[in-house]
Amino acid sequence: MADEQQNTCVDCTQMSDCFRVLSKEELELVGQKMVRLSFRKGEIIAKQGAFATHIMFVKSGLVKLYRESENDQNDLIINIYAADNILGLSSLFGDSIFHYSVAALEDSSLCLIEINIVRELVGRNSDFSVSVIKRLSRNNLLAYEILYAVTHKQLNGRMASAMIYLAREVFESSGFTMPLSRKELAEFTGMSVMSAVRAMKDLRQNGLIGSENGRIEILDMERLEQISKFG
Amino acid sequence: MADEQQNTCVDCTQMSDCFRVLSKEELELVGQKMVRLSFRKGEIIAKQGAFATHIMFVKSGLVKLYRESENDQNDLIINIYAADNILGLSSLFGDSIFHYSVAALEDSSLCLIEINIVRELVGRNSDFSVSVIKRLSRNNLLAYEILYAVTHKQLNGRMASAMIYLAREVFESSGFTMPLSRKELAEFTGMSVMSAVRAMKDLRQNGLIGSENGRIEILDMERLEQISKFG
DNA sequence: GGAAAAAGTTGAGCCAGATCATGTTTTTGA
DNA sequence: TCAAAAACATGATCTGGCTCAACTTTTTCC
Repeated sequence: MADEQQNTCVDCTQMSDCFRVLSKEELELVGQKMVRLSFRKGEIIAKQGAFATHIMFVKSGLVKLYRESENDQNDLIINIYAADNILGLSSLFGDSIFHYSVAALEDSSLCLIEINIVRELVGRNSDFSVSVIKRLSRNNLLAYEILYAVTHKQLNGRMASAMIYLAREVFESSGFTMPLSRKELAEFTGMSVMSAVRAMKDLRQNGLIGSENGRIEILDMERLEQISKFG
Repeated sequence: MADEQQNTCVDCTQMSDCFRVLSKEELELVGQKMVRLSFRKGEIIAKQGAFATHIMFVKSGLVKLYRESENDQNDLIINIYAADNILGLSSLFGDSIFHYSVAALEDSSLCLIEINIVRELVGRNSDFSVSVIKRLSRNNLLAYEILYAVTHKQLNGRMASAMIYLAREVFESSGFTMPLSRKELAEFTGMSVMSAVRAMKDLRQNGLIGSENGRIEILDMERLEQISKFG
């Protein structure tokens, strides 16, 4: 964690649509209660159990949101977020404790915004609160989707779903550099590391995805979706 | 589905805290765009894939929110809601399609409120939108909790978690009449019917819960929580 | 009120996926 | 630059939980 810098926000060129609805005055308010931080790959951005004092806007990079395991050291990766996403919204009005951790998957830059100012914005700017509700809703439906996958699909189907999700939702491209280690891939799909390796091997051998030194290419989306649905 | 009746809302004695923040004028507006319906046990209240034209307030009774399976006939029960809960909020601002079904677990009475008026309320009453955000956040965190349970705990642990959840969150009492069939219990905990039966048998035989003709009693909450955590 | 249907129970066997063991490749850092 | 550590890969074995099968109990509805 380094490279701290105050930011005015008003003249920020890469702000989220969430903040685009704010007035100039409100943006200045945010700027005063905001700090921009750089995180190296692997660094923890928010710790499960800690006080939720801020929300996190991903300015650049890639982060994972995950739940830590109380027994073993197998976490559960709930979601992957690229730039332009906001994390921590589900802790806005609850017990003010993070019920998940967030860590950088690659070198990332985030804006941490004090939670009080965000609460205030929800109160005074209805466009902003609509935006918050939209994001929470999306996360909700996605969680249901994953829950269904984990309970009803088997290994290859879950891995296929994960590949499709990464391509479509995270990278918005049929090819991408795999940001997850095998262990993380296992934690994302709810299987053991060995099973994750085998599932990836299967998809590759059947010509569904290409995989060369860390670069993933979706080769046959149609069949991949078939497996994702019925595997 | 029967017993349709228009309702003024203004003089409703059992409204949700969500609506308590509305002005008299806003409540009248809701009343005009609302209809109260009775559902018999088993009846479907909202159908996955249908247009989301309304949100649902549970006035009395008990309902399940579940995802239908595309292949077999094993659904996934995501949550159980007693009176005073609102369902359908995660479809407020998305593609306007229900991504889940809702059905009555026992005879229930619900107020169906047009989604447009709810959207409008979010826009003009910030206390209302805070209330919506709170509910969405709770659902979010709960989904993460369940996701963790399904991937990291085994049969008895998941069943113990389900019993604790029903007692604490749904019925707010250590004793309750089991509203779920064995099949539904299996769909709620992500296991087969036979495994659900065995898990319940296990909990009963070990003196953790009492179970006589449909009545569940939590006998040893401490040990039950142990199993829920490490089982 | 009684037959048919649905729900619940229990044991036996099987299989998907976890674990174990072992070797290879890549990354890290002194 | 090179050795130690971490990540990756793969075959062998084991097991938790699913499926199958057979039976009992409860509910449904003519």
